[in-house]
Amino acid sequence: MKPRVRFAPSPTGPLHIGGVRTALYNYLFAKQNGGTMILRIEDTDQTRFVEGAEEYIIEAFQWLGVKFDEGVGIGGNYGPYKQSERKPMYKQYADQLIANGWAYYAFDTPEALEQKRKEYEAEKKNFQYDWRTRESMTNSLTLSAEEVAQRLANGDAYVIRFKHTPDTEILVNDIIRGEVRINSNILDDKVLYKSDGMPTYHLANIVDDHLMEITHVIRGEEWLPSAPLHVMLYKAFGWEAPRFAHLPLLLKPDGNGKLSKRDGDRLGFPVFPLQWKDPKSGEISSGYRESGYLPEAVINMLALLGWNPGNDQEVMSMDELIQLFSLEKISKAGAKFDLEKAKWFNHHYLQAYPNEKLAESLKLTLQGKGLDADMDKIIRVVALIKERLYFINDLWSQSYYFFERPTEYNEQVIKKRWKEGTAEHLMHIAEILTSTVPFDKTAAHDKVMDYIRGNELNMGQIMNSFRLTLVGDAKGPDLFEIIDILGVEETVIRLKNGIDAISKCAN
RNA sequence: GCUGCAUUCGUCUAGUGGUCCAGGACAUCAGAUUCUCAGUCUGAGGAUCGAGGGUUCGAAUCCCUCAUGCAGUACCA
Repeated sequence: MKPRVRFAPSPTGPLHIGGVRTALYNYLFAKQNGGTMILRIEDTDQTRFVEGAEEYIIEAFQWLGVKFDEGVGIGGNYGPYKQSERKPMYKQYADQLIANGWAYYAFDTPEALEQKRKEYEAEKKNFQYDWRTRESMTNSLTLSAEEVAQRLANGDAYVIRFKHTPDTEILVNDIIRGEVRINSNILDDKVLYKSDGMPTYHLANIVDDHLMEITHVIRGEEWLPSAPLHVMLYKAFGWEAPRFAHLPLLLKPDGNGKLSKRDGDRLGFPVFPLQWKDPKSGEISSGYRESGYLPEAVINMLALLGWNPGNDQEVMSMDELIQLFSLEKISKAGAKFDLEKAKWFNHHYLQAYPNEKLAESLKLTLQGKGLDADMDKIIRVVALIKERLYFINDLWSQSYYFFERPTEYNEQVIKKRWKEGTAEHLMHIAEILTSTVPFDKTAAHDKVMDYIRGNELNMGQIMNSFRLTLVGDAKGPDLFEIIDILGVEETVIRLKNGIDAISKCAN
């Protein structure tokens, strides 16, 4: 049987990178087995709806190259794929559970529950709506049938709760963790159906997974504690449960604990695939895309955070990941996010990225700064500095000196490299280069080397200061490559400008 | 508190009773590439496998106890 898996986010904001990984694992598993990947939006909590979140999710996966076969924005034979649009279908399932004794009406108001909790807290106890306490609450187990009917007829607010059977051992068979056993006595009677007429996650999740014929539920470890409830729900409905796989958490790089939005801000890396602007507060959270990451790198890095192919291979394309992936090889413990490795992956993938594309990106940056250059030159520049890139956004910081003259010169470099006589030597070199016809990098190289040798100088004495006048700093690729792109005229102008400016401030 | 899950180099991890006094990658350090920086290449250091007990001829690998961490404990997902 071909697997059917789903990624089911709730549209409460941008998609957390942990969620991205969950989706990725679902996708890899589905594709490997020729199965179906479904996007379902779990928006049963209407109070937490955030404008734009759904669109964000879809766009993020498009960027990452995780493709859904079915679901919101795509369609399919199991729709609708948004739970709010499925609202009318849940009630009958809740009713079914009441009818067969697996659930009951509860009329306790939120205030009454809050009160109860306070009472318990005063005695340092924890209130839980369960088999011990439900007898003392206001529900269809304690009220007479007439009164329940009366309240229902009156339109009194109620919820429907699951009724756990005490003293039962519930077995959750998890692909990653093996058999997890839980005694039903510690479980609470979770609300399945809310007073606003919407199901809770627990009910909607089971009903939808069943109706959509989901075969494997691959989700975050934070769901493990409610897995027994879900197993019981399948049992109560008389449905076959899907297989479960609970993924380890993504942890913050320093210390312990779940990776959160704040950690990203604090440590300087994105926690979201795309940039997100909160529609209410206007607050902006950075995204991998906007930070100059390549989707291939994000995917590769994320895939390895909690999984590996069992050998030493670490660089893998999406296709390779699909081939090699296996749920059994997912690790059990949480993984700390490693920024350095993420950077390395991005650098690695950037090297295989087409120069033309990088050039287009750089061109945009140039235009934004009011600079212009023809595409041929930009491509040449890109080819020269590519190996120094860690992010697409490094393009400018690694190449600006090809497009604008230095306006300042690194003082430490001046101190170290600008000696007596430097200015004179560079003046001579400027003259020599001007009279070099035809001019190209080989000719330039030969002339400069002749000068150095002819004056019994060593390379460093000339080249470093020369570089300083062209770049403004002690960095960059081979100097003659730079000169070649700049051209004689520009080179000579920069030489003279540099000599003037530096001589002035040196004195 | 209760319940559950987890625990191998700084980090991600390999490892499923002997070939492991533990392998790889990122990071770190050193050397090379001598105009600089970056990159690249080569090499090095780095884990008494959370602790303590067992089982076994033999344990990172199996069992038990403890410790620590994390997650969950809502009419949120």
